[in-house]
Amino acid sequence: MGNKKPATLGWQAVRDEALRRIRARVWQPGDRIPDEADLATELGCARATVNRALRDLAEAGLLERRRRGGTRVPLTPVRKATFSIAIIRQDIEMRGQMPGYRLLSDAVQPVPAPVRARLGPDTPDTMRHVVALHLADGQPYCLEDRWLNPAVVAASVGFDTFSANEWLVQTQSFTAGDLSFHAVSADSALAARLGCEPGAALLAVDRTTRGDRPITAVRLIYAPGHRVETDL
Amino acid sequence: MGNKKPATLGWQAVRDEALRRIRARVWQPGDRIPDEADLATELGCARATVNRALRDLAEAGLLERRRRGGTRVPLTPVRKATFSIAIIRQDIEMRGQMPGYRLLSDAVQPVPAPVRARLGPDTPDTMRHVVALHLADGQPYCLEDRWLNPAVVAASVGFDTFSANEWLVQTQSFTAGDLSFHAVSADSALAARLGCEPGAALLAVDRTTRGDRPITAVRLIYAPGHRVETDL
DNA sequence: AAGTGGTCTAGACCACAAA
DNA sequence: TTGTGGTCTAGACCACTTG
Repeated sequence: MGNKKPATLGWQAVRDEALRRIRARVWQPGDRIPDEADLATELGCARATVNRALRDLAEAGLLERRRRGGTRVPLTPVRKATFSIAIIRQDIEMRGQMPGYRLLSDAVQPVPAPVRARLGPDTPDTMRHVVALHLADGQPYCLEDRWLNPAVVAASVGFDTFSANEWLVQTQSFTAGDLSFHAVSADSALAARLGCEPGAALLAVDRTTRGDRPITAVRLIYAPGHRVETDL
Repeated sequence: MGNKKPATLGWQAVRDEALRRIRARVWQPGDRIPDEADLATELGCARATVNRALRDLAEAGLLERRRRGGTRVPLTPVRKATFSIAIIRQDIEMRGQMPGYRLLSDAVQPVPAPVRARLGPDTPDTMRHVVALHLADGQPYCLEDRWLNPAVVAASVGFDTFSANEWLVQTQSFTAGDLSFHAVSADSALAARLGCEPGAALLAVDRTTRGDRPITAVRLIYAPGHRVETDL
């Protein structure tokens, strides 16, 4: 008999089998796939195991599940990429380089409109504006330009020797936020701080963090050539 | 009795309670938290429910779990950001714009070293090189510069009217890949194609895809000002 | 109204790593 | 060795949503 032994030894095996059927077009895009109960019977395991497997595939975007509607293979699978957001100092250490930090400015200032737009309507009129440079092996690595809600960060907390990055991650909880990548061209001030040519293309990451109220908005601008990478 | 009613109605409630304890420093960074079994008893639910909740938090980077080692609150929580990788045409449609597509070139060419490096050592010497422009409301949106393994894509498949992007996502399976963001400066050729000033800073996304063998490497270069966004 | 996924339970066994 | 998370099971009830 040419039958494969199901060898269903776990939910991963069930997931792999389902993945095989999707890729082999046994289950075609748009198709409804069998019930969890049917699959459990067919594969010789409990329904909970099938559920675990299919839920995993759904989280990865390879299946769409709806109550009563059943499970379907999406016409256009949506892949998901996950990035780890670590402390900058750790990033540098993981590259095998020596981290450094230099505070450039720290003052309470009126919040520019774009920052206010990112943080939401309940943003204070003035916030604490901290600009700092991160170094890797003594070379500029990234410029941190941050706005902090004074109602959240006591003015007594100084960021002379360590990044607000680290303070926040260990002190503040948050429930919401967003993150975006874009490219910026180095103006002369930026070029001077990062030690690159004016006009160089730089990768920028914007991040905002909110709890009950706005906490912080930060823009990280990396030295030329920097990449943010992930596996799929 | 001042005891809170646990009201443990599901694993989400357990997760929220755990989250509350983390944020309230009831469980401090570095601490080991109670057993699943103990928590189950305390919260009045089954261990599987606690497991589900803690696994969820661990996936989000807010807990670290190890067999025999127990569950701990990490000293430095690692936030994870997830991006959806959709078909470019869908991206444009979701922005409420009219998608367009123009094939610029399609030829078998020697593979440049950087592309080979990204795809792995078993990369063919020559691959199919497809360059196309995506349009949004008639304006350049992004340039797609793609290398395809001829052993995977029949030469008879033409990309005159639709992007290789769409063909691949619906036809090819893959098991591994990676993705990275960086910034590039527009040279004159790029500027002409994207209709921007030479020297403009552009966001670029590199993606590679492998199955048993290399499948494709693509670089997407977006028009100026483009952002890739996600919620946290 | 009825079918399907979502979840809970109680108990069990296993795999791994720390003591 | 032993404690802890990882997972499976069989059955049950519930929630959502589609017909």
